[in-house]
Amino acid sequence: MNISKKKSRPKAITPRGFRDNFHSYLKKREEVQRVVNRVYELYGFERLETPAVETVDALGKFLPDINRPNEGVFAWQDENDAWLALRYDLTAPLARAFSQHRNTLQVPYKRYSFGPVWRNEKPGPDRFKEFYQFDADIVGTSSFMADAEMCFIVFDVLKELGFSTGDYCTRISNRKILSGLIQAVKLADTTILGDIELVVFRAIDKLDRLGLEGVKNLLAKGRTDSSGDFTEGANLSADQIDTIISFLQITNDDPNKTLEEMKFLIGDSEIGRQGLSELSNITDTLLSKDISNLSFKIDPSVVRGLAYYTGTVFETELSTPTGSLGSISGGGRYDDLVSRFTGQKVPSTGVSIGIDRLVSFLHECDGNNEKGVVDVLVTVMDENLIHHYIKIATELRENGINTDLYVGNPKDFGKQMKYADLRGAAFAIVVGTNEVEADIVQIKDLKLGSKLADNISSNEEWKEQPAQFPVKREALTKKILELLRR
RNA sequence: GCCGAUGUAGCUCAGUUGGUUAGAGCACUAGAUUGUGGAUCUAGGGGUCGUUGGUUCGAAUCCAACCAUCGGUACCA
Repeated sequence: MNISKKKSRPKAITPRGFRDNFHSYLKKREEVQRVVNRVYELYGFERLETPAVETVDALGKFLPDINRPNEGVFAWQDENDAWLALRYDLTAPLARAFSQHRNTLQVPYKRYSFGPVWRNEKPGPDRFKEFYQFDADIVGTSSFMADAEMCFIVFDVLKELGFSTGDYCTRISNRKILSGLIQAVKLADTTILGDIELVVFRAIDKLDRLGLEGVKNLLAKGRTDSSGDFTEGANLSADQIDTIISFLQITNDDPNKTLEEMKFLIGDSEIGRQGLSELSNITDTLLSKDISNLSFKIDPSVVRGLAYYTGTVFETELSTPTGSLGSISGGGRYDDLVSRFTGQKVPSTGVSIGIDRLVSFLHECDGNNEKGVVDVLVTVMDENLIHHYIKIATELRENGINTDLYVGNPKDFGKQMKYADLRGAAFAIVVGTNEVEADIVQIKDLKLGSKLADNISSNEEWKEQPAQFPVKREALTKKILELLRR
């Protein structure tokens, strides 16, 4: 008989790739959300909310196989064995919702969405399995003005969040130009993505991380990384590699010069020329609008979602004095996504802002002067006076003052002060029998007291309580409101 | 998936060449100082020493496998 056998306790940990977010972070996120909402609505976008769950079919994933049921997504079968999954972005649900409700929606349909998305992938230092996206899309127009609007939106959002043009830059390109390049080096005649093109595009996409040498290796035989792992390359010829590499090196602050140089390398590829003219239109539009927060350049190394984008692609990077935050936003034109459902071409374009990094950064920035939720702590001096305390707390709350009534063990009064301090309360209310008899309450200014404490050395000075003063009981609320307004 | 590093209390870590009942600080709970700000004192809770197997009279310690975490890399709508 061994009753005291140890029970195993559950481990208190967040699952890998997930996070707990606390008060001040969430407040900051709400703030950012308000700003982005406002900008989207200024541009005439309306909100849409779709469920977290979609059918796997709608998301455009192949059925998970038995060995790897959740490749990339979180998927499961419902009671009828149909596959469902958590959404992995906000665009696929938009395509589905638009197709489903298209007879009641105005085209072009401008909508924005905010919410968490989930990806069942290995998390990294700044990558998680659950993160928030903030998307704006225009469904049903092929106008380059729609693409340009996406760029303007990002500029405006960043401006409203307090960043300046030196902090960010949007890199713009066009997928048709890449297709033209593929034709120019005679890799393929089709515009349909084959295996080699995919390898080439992936290699180009890694330019910023691996540098020209790394990309060159990936275009040739392959590349061995620092851990000794080998990645198979595209096995292109030296001529082909040279052309692609010189294409990638086209970087000019003058967008029109960049376009000139691209034109030269693309040659007479039909699709490439088309891409160039689209890119040129967007550039003209961006430059024509005389705005102060414009910061972009044409960059041939922008690739993004491989099976997704069909034309314009762009990506915005944010760098701050403390270092680069990386890409915080991206998007582009996807003309084929809706036609999966409707069978008709519905050209669309959109932008997605990943706000987690933005929020983390902004949260760290003002991490030092955080304000707690609690304005006032009502302390418990004497447990027999609890009805007094409740009355005070209720009165303060009715007047919109965030009030915490101490509900811990009240025996150690010093501990209540410590608690008030740690919660960030601005004031403590102290009422004992003396105060009740005199019909007063003591208000203690915790912020002032904390400041004074630096210059206090003796215990006697403490006892004088310079940061504390009495007011008449009925004047309490008015006084607190006045003090909080300072 | 591949490569590498690391696993002892909620957190940060000690733990000797293998040797009693595995420790400290912080945090937490209670008590004391009987009405005031990160204080002091006392007591307490909290550990399958990542897991399993092996060597041994004896394993947190030595060996093996596995698992997990972290980092890099691949994939990425």
